[in-house]
Amino acid sequence: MLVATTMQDVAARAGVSVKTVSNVVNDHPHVSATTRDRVLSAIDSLGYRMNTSARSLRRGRTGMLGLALPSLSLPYFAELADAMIAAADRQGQVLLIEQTGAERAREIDALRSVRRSMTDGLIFSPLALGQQDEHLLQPEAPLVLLGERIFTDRFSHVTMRNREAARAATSHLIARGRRRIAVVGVHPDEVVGTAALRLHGYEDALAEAGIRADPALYGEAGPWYRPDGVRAMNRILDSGAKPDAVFGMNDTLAIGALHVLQSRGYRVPEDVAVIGFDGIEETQYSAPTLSTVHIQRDEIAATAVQLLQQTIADPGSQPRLIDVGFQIESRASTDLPVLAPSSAGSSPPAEQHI
Amino acid sequence: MLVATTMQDVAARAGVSVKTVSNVVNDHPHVSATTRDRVLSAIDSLGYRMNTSARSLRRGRTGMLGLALPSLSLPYFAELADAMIAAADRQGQVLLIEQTGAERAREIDALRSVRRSMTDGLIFSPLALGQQDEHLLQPEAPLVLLGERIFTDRFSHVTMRNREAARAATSHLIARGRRRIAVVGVHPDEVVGTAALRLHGYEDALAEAGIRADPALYGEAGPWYRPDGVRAMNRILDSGAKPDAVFGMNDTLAIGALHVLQSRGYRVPEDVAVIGFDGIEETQYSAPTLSTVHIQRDEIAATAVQLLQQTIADPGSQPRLIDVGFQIESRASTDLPVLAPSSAGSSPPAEQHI
DNA sequence: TTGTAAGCGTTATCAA
DNA sequence: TTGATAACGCTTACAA
Repeated sequence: MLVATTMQDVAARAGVSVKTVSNVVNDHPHVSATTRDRVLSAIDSLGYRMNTSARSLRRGRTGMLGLALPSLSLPYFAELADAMIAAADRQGQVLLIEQTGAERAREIDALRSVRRSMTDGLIFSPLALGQQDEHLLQPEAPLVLLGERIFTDRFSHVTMRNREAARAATSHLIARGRRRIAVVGVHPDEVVGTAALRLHGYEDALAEAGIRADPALYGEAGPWYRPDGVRAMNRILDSGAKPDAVFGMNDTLAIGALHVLQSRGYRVPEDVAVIGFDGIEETQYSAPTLSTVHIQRDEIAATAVQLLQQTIADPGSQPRLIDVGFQIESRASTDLPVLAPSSAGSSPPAEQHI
Repeated sequence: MLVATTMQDVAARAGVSVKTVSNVVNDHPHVSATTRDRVLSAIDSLGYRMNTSARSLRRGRTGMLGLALPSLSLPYFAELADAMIAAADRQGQVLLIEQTGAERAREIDALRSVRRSMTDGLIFSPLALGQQDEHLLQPEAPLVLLGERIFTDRFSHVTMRNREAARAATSHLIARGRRRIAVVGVHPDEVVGTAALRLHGYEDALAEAGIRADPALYGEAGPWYRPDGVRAMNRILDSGAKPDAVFGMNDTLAIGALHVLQSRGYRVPEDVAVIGFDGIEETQYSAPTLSTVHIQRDEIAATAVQLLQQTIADPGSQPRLIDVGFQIESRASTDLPVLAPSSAGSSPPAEQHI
């Protein structure tokens, strides 16, 4: 078949007009059963397939949603992308993934990339952009942000209670007798981002337990890949600090820290307990298995897709801020006797209007 | 900006025709510097953005390539997708990812999904389709297959020497004194797929060393996720077999097996050595770190994109079969004294014409 | 070197 | 309930 068959061909074959074919294909009402059958069998026998470029041009919609994330090589984002593709699919939408490498320039590019004209809207997970970049957020298409409301009230956000969750994770360690808790993934200059919030949650838990925060236990890490966890943990240990626990701001950092601890002869959890954040699958298979704060990725995905579709349908609608729930998964890396009952645990989903 | 600005608007602003604007936008030759500048500044001041639907409709090309893979939750495919997006990007193409779940029905769907009419061609990694499905492979668009040439000579393939690589991995264990080597990920009824080839390679190595294959050491696993490795390893151990090594047909299976072995009190590598296949990042951070057969994902990605673009440009061109190289990464999970020098190691890329 | 105009395949407006 | 026809925004012969 050298040249594609068009609605014209189908219409000719079925003895109807193109409009009727269009009506059938789009499930419009007011099509008699007989003509529908005739059209459908014509479509079948000709092997007709809709030309989506023509449809998109005419409709002014592509039927595609963009997802801009740091990298699919980060397990959390790979698993999130999986859920996001599925969620979009359930809504009859196609998801187009774009990687930013968590680099500021590429995150800015994502807002104006060629993919924007291929998609009806964007779900954006910025990591490098900060408060000072607010003015750059002038998307050409509807936008939903993933992660903290660090920029603006102008767009809908899907996020979680990072501060509470980090506090719960840290309390989980404190309840098991740990006092010298290192934290890995700190962004020193950040004020309102995910790293800052999780650090605040960590500090909340320490304060609540009357533990003084120790700067020697703060492990900085710009990106949050495994090697960054390795470097940060090594720096902490090299400085002579003697942590009895580690809170990784995400699971890959925690995996990196775990790797370093074991390489240097520490037993986990006996000498040093470790907890991560995100709940990627890898945490169920590491040795020891890794305790973590599990985030509902499916819920994030479904919510983000739904919010974006609302924004596309009604660009003037009120931006919304939706929190998804979390849950502490206690595994072998923190399997220690609990000294006192801990209240912190999980939270249900919640919405608050901006 | 309620209504999008078009080339018409730009042309009017610059005082030229749409053809000239088009010439500038598409970097056509024969455009004077002055008009180019006028057009560019008009584009700038109007904030003009190309309408890709209109371009695609007119050109008959979307500029998008499809990638159908089992799931982004499988680390190997997530890392491959990362490389593939980057490779397509370098060619000025946009990559559209589609998940099949490695289910036969969805793999068949992928060939005719709505995404096919959004893309100029498809890079397809089938896992569930077998020889008997050859006749279903009648794509509507150019196609490049990833993995073994299990179906047909009609399409270009990018693959690796699975049999040789599996033989090398198994020999790696044998060279370290292991004789009772379990293999995890077997597909019993498969004849020509990846699982069959890797099993053949395993058996080649055993035969070469004069070791008799033992069915009790064959661990079946349909999909190749971590839990499948857990189940297969448990079955082998429950049956009373006493392996002294495990060859995982991919890294996630090996991670699952490793997890079971450690949970059941085996020391790795002292009691049981483990080697995987793929070279995902996780293998560098597991405890112990996992030996594996590293596949050059970047090379697969670049090659597949290039082959697909050739096929799109010239649909009548000769299908090609390209092997990418592999390398045994020896890590802690097989860190044992080597009894005799082993020849098997790595292989350079190679091409053979079909 | 630049302009004119036709047409890509679909949907939408109106009329029949 | 169906049909004719005009867009949608771009590229590309062909003309100038």
